[in-house]
Amino acid sequence: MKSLTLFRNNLRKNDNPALFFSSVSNEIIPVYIYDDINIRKELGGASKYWLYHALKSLDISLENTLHYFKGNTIKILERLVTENDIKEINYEEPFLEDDIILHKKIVLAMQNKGVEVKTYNCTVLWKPYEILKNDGTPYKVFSPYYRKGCLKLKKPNKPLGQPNNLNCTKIEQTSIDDLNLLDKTPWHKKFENEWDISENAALKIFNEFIENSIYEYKIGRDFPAINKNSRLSPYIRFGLISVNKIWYMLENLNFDKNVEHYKSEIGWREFSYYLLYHFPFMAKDNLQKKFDNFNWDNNKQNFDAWKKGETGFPIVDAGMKELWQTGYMHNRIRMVVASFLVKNLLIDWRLGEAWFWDCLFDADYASNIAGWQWTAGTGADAAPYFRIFNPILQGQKFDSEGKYTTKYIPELSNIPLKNLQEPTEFSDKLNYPKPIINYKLSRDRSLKKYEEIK
DNA sequence: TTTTGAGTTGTTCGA
DNA sequence: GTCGAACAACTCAAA
Repeated sequence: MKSLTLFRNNLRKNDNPALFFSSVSNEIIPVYIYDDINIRKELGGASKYWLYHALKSLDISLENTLHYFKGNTIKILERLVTENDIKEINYEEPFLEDDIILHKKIVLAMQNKGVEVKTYNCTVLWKPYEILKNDGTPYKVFSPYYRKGCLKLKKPNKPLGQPNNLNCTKIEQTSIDDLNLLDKTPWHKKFENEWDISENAALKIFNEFIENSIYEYKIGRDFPAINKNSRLSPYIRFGLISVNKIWYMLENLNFDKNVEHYKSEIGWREFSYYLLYHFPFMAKDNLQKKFDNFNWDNNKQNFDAWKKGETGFPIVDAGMKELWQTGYMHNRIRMVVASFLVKNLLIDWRLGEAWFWDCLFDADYASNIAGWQWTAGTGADAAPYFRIFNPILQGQKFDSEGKYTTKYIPELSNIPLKNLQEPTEFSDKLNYPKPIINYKLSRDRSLKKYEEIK
């Protein structure tokens, strides 16, 4: 029998339930469809670059049998199953709104063709609809969700390993270039030595993290100049490694607060998918409705300065330059730049979300939205409104030697350490912008505005 | 139904 | 320089 395995956000061979359980079929036709019709928003530029390389890598591990199509998933599947006598489609279970809507259309269309559609959870440790409070409603606070909801409910599925007797077939010639994932201007050249985009690389990075860094993770994760984070997020985003694989590799380690902390960060990703599943409107609107009346400033000049890393606040600018140069930003610094945009500049979290979406390799539909709403105080389990990061203090505290700051802003290399986070106070003849706002005034303005909403 | 305790990541001020 | 309190009340979760 012929079956079609549809790859979407889990671009791997190892521990891929959709592929694993397809492999009992005689013949598998592996397909990736870049659907630019059944989506709410297009992938960002960085994501497309990552996707391009992830697909190429997957194609190689499937012995060059992966098919690439661009367009409407329904139309493409209808043609493929008809022309090739395919009886079964296997793919990942959808948990995000757009994917669920598409899934329903696929099932309907395939029913009409007499094709069975089977889905498998490839994406999360706990399915969002399985975790509910005793009263049957979803959690809105992370800690009880994670501790009482997830951890107490059941163990996540064990990873499946490599599929057996994989018999993939090429039925037509297609080219990845037809997906138009790479821009013509070679702006992405700068990433080529920065990231090794493959399933093997993901596993290697995670192994090295376990070997070298995990027992210093809980504290070390806050310091951008030292390499104590796993930097696995873009691999997880595109499913080059499964969260189940990660989870069970960690389970094999001795119980340790650092290991538990890393697991809880996986838990935060789960929580983001959970929130978007139960409250899909939060993709566009504030989870807390009272913020719908919030009057954002949205000053274009300020927003542009933030994007370019020209705010005059070194730790913010270093972060924004890291993002632009590497397609990644350290977690601590993400909070600093996001707090700065939303609270000090009073710019709508949706604008920040959109910029991250475009620039981050790990731009994840759920995590990005949930994270920005958390920072803005509009989301679940929100930060208290008076929690405003002071970029000068944060820089001094978490980049006390200035290594991170000067890595991305070399113009500041000769500034004495104690002046590094306020360089224009030290000298006004620098090749570096003056602060676009007065920190203290912007803080007071923000507190006032948030007080009106509370 | 009512009550109780708790809630990712901070900053500032004044003693 | 260090330390604790204030910042704010509300919503959520569970007994």
